[in-house]
Amino acid sequence: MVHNSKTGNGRVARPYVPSRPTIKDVASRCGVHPSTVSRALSPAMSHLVAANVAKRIRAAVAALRYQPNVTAAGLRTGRSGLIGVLAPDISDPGFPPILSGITETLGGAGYATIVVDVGPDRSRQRQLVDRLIARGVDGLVLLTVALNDPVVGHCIAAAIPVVLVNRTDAARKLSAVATDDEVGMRLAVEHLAGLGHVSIGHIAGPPHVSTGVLRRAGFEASAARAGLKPNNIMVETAGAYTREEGRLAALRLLDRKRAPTAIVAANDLLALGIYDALRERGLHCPADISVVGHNDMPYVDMLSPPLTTVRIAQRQMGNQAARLLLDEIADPAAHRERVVLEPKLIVRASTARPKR
Amino acid sequence: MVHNSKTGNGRVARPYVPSRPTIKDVASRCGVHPSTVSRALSPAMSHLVAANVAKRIRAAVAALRYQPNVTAAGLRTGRSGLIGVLAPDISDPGFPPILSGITETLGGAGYATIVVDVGPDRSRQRQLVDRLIARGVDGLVLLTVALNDPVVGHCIAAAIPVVLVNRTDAARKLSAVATDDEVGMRLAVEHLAGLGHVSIGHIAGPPHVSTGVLRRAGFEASAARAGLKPNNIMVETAGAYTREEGRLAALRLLDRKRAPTAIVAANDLLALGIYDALRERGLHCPADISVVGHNDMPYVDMLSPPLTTVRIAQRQMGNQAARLLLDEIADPAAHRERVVLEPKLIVRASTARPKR
DNA sequence: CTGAAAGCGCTTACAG
DNA sequence: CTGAAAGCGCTTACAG
Repeated sequence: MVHNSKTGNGRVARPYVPSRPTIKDVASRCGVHPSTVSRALSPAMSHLVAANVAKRIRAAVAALRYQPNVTAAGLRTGRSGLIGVLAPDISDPGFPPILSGITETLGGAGYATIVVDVGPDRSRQRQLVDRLIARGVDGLVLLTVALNDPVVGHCIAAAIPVVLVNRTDAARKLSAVATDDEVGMRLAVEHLAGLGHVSIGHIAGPPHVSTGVLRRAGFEASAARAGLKPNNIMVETAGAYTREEGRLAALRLLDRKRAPTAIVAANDLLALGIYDALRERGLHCPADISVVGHNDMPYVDMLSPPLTTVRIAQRQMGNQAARLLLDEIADPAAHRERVVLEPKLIVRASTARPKR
Repeated sequence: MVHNSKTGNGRVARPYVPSRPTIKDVASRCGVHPSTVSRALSPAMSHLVAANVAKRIRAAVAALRYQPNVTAAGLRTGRSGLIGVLAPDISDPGFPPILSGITETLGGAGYATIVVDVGPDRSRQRQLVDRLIARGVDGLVLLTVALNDPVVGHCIAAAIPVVLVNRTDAARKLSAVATDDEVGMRLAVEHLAGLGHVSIGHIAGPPHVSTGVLRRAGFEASAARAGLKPNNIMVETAGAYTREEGRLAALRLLDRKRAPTAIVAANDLLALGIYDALRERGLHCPADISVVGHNDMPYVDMLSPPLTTVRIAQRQMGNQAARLLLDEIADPAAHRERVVLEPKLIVRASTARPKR
């Protein structure tokens, strides 16, 4: 390939590219020292440079379309302006609004966001965190943390600002933003109880993640408080937050001798699986069984029937996480903080009075 | 706040943090020069260092848990190992699988991905590209490009490797990966014609994006080829790929004197809007009107009725985009390439024979 | 208010 | 095969 031929000096020949102007170019154009340019361009230092000099510098910057090399500055200052976001599964429909909230707030503060998909193998998490640290990220947002996750200790040892989203670490050593899982489940259970259901099932999320145990606890407490008999409070645990696991768990619930008349899922994906299971058993929702989801992920209002679910403020969760992280970067010694967002019940058509 | 008190030297006091080891630490521990460590750790240069020395170095690296500072290396080599991804709307359900494909392939090659949400204001795009370039990204993946988008010329001027995803630039000056829009529409139209529909509407995407015009052209050509009379080929254009725009356009179609018996939407979000419009008019799908979507976004199989749609290989699109970009980075002088992926019709329950 | 110097942590010609 | 030096583009004490 002729385009790829090497030149005598051993480098790949390529079309001449005007390399980006540097601070030196700006300086020589203005007849000042590069450090003066640097000062003029730094909000914290610009008060040190004469107004007319600063003006000339700004003009040269504009003329040359100079943009500071963030990487070089970062090497010097030790700050990269990069934040790493670790997601358990980018394809999860709950992720985009959270990410959007994160990048919105972070972008506003001049930070860029590196997104990493951990994938199903959670053990890679630590390695990925290390890789991010090697890139010099100034902070981390983790959407992946399990209860008693070793990555927590790892981050603390690395002394890097971290905030957890939609997850909590058992030791509560890191800042976190989450929805109020207890309230969410209470809303769901009270709605169902109000409709007349006296026998309610729950499909719990995995026990190693905080939402799994917190929502389960919230469900059980609310059901008891609503006066359900212990025998009429049934829980099946899903191995993961997936539609298929939801289906399997729902089948287990439906096949019990005295199946519940309503099921509360720990999240909407699980609820989707309940719909699958119902169809499989020839059961109708809400005529035979009421279903409540959790999260209000996009388009569940389009399902058949439209899903009654607990809406959580995902974008806001992202915003708050970014805010917390920014605070921690600004003052690493500040207290860890937890932000708890209020969920809201969205009643649609998947819930109704029980038959009997 | 006592934790935030300043010390005499004017710097914020913070707990002692063992700073990351550098190449110097490794070198001095091994009694060699830093450059030797660098060589030992570089796949391209390691053949230059003696086996036993290399071994000692590797041991020291492991003992110190040394990780090269990617930023510093980047400053020297001019490569950051960072790729920027510009998305029109992170919350679009079509985005996650594409992003996932991109990060998967890029991550495998040692690159990290910076995700930027352009948001509704497309004019920011250029500025965001500049910001990414200032960060030294080695390449760009653009999911946002409009036909005749000035950002294309901008990227070419900046001589930065770019690949377009699911979009095409009018001048075709950049590499791109897209689905075969013409085939997709043909699949949809032939399916409907085969069912007996002789009057078919299309809700086209915005005319400033390639999929908008390509799919529309594909629709019109296929409809004509299927023998539909010109009067029975109806098109309404949506101002954006949103559910609401889909609803509005569908209403316009339904309110025509001779409304079609089937509608093909340029994407699934638009199809969701058709469902809304149908409900509003008291019409049933597929009894009164058949609907075909495009993209097969997550969970449209759960809609009521489950949506017949054209499935496009989104994750693969992301993989291929990353591959193309990697190729272009490796050889910037190589030809621009276009990858066209084959779509597939997924027949579900939103299509049926027409009533009459 | 400004210049000159040092240095962030690497990599890579240049010698030997 | 290895060391010493230079330099990537910045920022920031240090002088003046």
